[in-house]
Amino acid sequence: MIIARVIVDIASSLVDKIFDYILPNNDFCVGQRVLVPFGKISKEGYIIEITDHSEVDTNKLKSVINALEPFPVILKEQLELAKFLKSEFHIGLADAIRLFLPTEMRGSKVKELVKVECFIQDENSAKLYLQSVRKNATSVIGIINYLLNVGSALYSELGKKFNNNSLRKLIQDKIITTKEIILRRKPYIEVSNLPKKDILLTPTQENVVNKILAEKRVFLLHGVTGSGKTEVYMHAMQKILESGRTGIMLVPEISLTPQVLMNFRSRFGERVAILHSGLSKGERFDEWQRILFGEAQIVVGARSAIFAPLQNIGLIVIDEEHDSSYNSDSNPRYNTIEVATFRAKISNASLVLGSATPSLVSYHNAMTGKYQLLEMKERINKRELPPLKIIDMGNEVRNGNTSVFSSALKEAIEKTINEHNQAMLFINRRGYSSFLMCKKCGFVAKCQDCDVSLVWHKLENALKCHYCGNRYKVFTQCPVCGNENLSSGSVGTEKVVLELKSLFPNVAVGRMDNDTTKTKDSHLKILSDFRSGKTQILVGTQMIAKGHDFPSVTLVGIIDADVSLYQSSYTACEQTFQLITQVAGRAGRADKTGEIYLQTYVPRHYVYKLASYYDYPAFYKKEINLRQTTMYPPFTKIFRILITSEDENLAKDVTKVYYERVKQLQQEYNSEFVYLGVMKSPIGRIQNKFRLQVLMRIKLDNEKQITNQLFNIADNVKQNGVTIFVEINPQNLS
DNA sequence: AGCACGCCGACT
DNA sequence: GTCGGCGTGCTC
Repeated sequence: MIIARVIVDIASSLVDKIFDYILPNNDFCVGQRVLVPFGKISKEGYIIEITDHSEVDTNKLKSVINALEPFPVILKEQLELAKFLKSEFHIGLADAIRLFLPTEMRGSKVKELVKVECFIQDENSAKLYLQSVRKNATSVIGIINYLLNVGSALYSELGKKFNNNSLRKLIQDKIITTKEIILRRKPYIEVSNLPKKDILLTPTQENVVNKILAEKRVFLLHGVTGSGKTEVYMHAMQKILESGRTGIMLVPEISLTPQVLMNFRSRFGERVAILHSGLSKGERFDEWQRILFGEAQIVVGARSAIFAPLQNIGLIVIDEEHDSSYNSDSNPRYNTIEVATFRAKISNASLVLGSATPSLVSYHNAMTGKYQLLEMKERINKRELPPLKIIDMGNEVRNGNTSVFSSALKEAIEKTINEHNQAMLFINRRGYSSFLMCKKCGFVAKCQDCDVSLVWHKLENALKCHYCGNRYKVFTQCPVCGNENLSSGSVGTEKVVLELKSLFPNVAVGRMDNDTTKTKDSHLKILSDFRSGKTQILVGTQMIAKGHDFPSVTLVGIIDADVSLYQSSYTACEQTFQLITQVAGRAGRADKTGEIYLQTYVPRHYVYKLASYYDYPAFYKKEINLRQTTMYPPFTKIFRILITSEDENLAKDVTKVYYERVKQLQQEYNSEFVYLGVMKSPIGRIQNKFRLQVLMRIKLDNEKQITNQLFNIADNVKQNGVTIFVEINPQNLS
């Protein structure tokens, strides 16, 4: 008897087992998608193994109903990846497999774009036919002549161009035959006439490429902004292709701009497949198929492209490896660098992590020899990095300046405008101000479903909750005491724009934040307006910091650098350093020099000082010492068990049970626990769900066992009405 | 995820 | 007496 071991596609840890089925014949293979009876219903499943025996009583076994495709949709390598995801991140096998397949693949409604192609069956009979028809049968004559000329055409196009009835008649008369073909949707600009640039590498770049190709291991490429990392990636990929292998290149979602895609398309043409959230479902499905069938050998995409069905991988690149988007912080949670490291290992491939400001963990791995460090210290245009000026906003206030701009920044903006250059102003907070408060009684508007204050959006005339999206009416007098004297909180993007408009009424200002980029192509519009000079100043959040290259930008202003510094995460300093370096990198990219103004109330903070010298190694040294003495990652692993429920008491009960179980665990591994505590989450309620947490830090010696235990406890104590999230080294504690 | 089994309250 | 509430447990 042939037995298939099947993962049934049901996302629930209770069903996350492997089920055995009898195969009706030999036409099945591992990785194939099949329909199986499951309880009273039938479900999709994936064959992960074919054997001749089963642990289960044979007469309890049911039969596989049928295959959904004649070919496997999951590679053997991906099955290994699924097991890795299960053991490392506690992701169910079915959930893991869902990461590998485009959503169109599930629910058995696969849509290929099928078109009918028409061509002349026999030239001679076609010519005879031509002579037999009436002179005024223009569309019949047209169709035949057209096809005689070009060979073939799509039914739909011929019908449109000439006449549907004539076409149908010609097919009936067997002059024209038809064939169904599968078309691949192409999510990018046609490349036939794109310039094929062949850029010569500098000696430094060449050296780095050679090192990457010489050895199969993990590399950390630390290159300053503008040092030409992208060229290094592309050359290395080219070489990998030439050696007959394939490659994956990951970039943060936000930097997958048309320019980046065009670069890759012009270099690699049809051999590159692109995966990102901007694709339509059909496009994504087709790109996925091109990868699976080996039609594309290079995959460029955001985080989840690491799961692409690519075979024979020789190189994986993760660009901007420090970027937080590589950490999936909603289910399924995984760490892309860890996944990539595993995938590179099982494919015998190299992994290159590239960044101008590597994450502390990666740099630490390079320092301890786990990764090989590669450095590019010079910018391609040989320009020095632009000078960064730290401005003490406390001083401004003492001098009576309560505007969002210091006098120095205001002058710099004025100068930039007069010289017809461009400026980017960065503020990591959207809306007009962070809250609205009554000056008399101290009343602050709060969301009714979340324990947070509401952000005032002046342009929309609303108070908005940034956690659940609720909107409220703005009040002009305090709803509690009736006082009309209200004060606003810290500055947001809207306020910066409004102040600019009142200071410089004739200057066109663009704003880019979550509120202005809701619609599909609004990102591109805002960026292209700025690129073309239609807007002269661009105000924005985080999203203007990444990757964009605007040659005319000579001024960068960081309006309130402290926002990032004071977030409640152990990575706050690291993130601030990275952010400043990145934002600063936007100035003076081409032949113009730039300058950066950083406004802060703590001008002497070491992060600002070291960032102003662009001294990453010094920052690393300082920060890693701090992490070691305070016992934070990479010297420990942080666990946050977040327990949420609409029922506060239920959440409390479950949290208590979890905490007690961890305490038992702590007895067992006493020396491993650096910290263990239970508390309310910093934001105690979001969307009317109460949030409690168990926080702990553990040393790394037995982390594997402890991790498993923590996952097990979560499985054991969970019950209806409560959700338990296990987060490892969370970046964001809210 | 579904669906059945099973043990307690208000109805023809 | 039974219809139905949804808590618990199983599906190869």
